[in-house]
Amino acid sequence: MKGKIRTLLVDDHKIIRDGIRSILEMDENINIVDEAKDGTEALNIIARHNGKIDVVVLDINMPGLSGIDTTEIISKLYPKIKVLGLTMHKQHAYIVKMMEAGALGYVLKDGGGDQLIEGLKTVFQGKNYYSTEVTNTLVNGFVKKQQSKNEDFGLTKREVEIVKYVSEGLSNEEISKKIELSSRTVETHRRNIIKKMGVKNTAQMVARAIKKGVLK
Amino acid sequence: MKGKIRTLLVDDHKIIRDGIRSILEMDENINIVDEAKDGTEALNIIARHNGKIDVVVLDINMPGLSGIDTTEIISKLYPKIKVLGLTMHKQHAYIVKMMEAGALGYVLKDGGGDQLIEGLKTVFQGKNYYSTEVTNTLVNGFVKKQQSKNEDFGLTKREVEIVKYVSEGLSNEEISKKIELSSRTVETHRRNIIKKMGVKNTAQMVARAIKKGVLK
DNA sequence: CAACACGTACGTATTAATACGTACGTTTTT
DNA sequence: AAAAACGTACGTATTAATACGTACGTGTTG
Repeated sequence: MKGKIRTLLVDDHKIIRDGIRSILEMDENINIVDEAKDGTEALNIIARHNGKIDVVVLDINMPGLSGIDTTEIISKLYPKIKVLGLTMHKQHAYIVKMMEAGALGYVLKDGGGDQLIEGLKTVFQGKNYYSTEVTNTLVNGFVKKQQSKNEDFGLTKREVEIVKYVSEGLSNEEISKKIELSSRTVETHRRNIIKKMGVKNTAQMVARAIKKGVLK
Repeated sequence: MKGKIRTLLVDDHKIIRDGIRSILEMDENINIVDEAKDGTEALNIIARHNGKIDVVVLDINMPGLSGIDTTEIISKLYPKIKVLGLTMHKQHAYIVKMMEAGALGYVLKDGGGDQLIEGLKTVFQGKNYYSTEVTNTLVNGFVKKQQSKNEDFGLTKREVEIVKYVSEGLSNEEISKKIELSSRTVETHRRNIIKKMGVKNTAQMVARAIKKGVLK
């Protein structure tokens, strides 16, 4: 590692900034170049440093420009700067939004100092870092979603195939040509599928099939 | 911790079982009570122990009864037994299936001994454990999926409303009654939506709307 | 003020989907 | 061997969707 990791601290509470600073300064490879109390100030400071900052440790819940918006702006204006999200809450929605906005990592405030340091170093290398609590939340949410799916209504292979084509916008006629069948057969399949799934028509059939994970 | 963690090792390769054993036995809190070379044998051994096993460390890729099926059976027959998945591959599909089957944790074989021990202890406490490589795969996949969504095709509020009703299986006529409109207007909306989204018909419209996250 | 998007709505004609019954050979299950 | 599920297919009639053009009041934006 050549030189220290130039770090910018952003949080609206001074006490928290002080806490983070004291944790990060224990590591000799980390250099906190500045602090900001909100997103706007952070952007100004980054500009003042000509973008020569490696990592921004950023609180999500801030007054004014939100952490998510700030992250989005930073990652667009300065793609080289890595953002490490920091929060008290491990809500699913927040995490996903931060990731979408361009943050590389996400650490909980009550996660301990070592997680913070590890996270900072990891994102500095351009890799993703999610603290354990965060990943558990995410993965559990993900698995739950998956579980709520996987209701295949006892559709046969052929029937799933038909649903797939229907969802791609093909008519019975077009499907029949594609898989060399009578369009009447495709029609029968469609009817049977609708019956099996207990839906009213094709539109609902497609909707439910996708939501329940019948289609990949 | 009262007594050692009674552990059962399941893997079809003896060499790997030996390797895992040597790693786990370094920890004084872990006691490997038995080994099995496949799912069937594992179930027999568990029965012979009257279910008095704390954690089963289970390879996913096994001949005969698969790791996923074995996990499912174990977690149904012996809900108290915790399963820690073990694999060489970090494919998304495998991980999700293991979670669905009831595994509490998931560790990669090339993840190092400390991960294995940490994972075992964590699932023993009834908590989830996913090794870093695994979570990165999962979370990245998840974030990507989220990102691939959020294309709203510039649909208006009214149009999104129509799509929602259509996906619920309502006809133009039914929608028109529901929101007090002429069915001809609903029809026009439907036509405009299809045009805006660049799809061929209602079925594809619904499919794409759901996949792209237009509907919640 | 003109242009544009939005939501509303109709006319006319064509195409596609739906409803319901029926049928039959093949494979799978009991 | 009998029963059930699967995939195949047709007849007939009705309902819904699609295509394409047109129109008009309201609000917004250039």
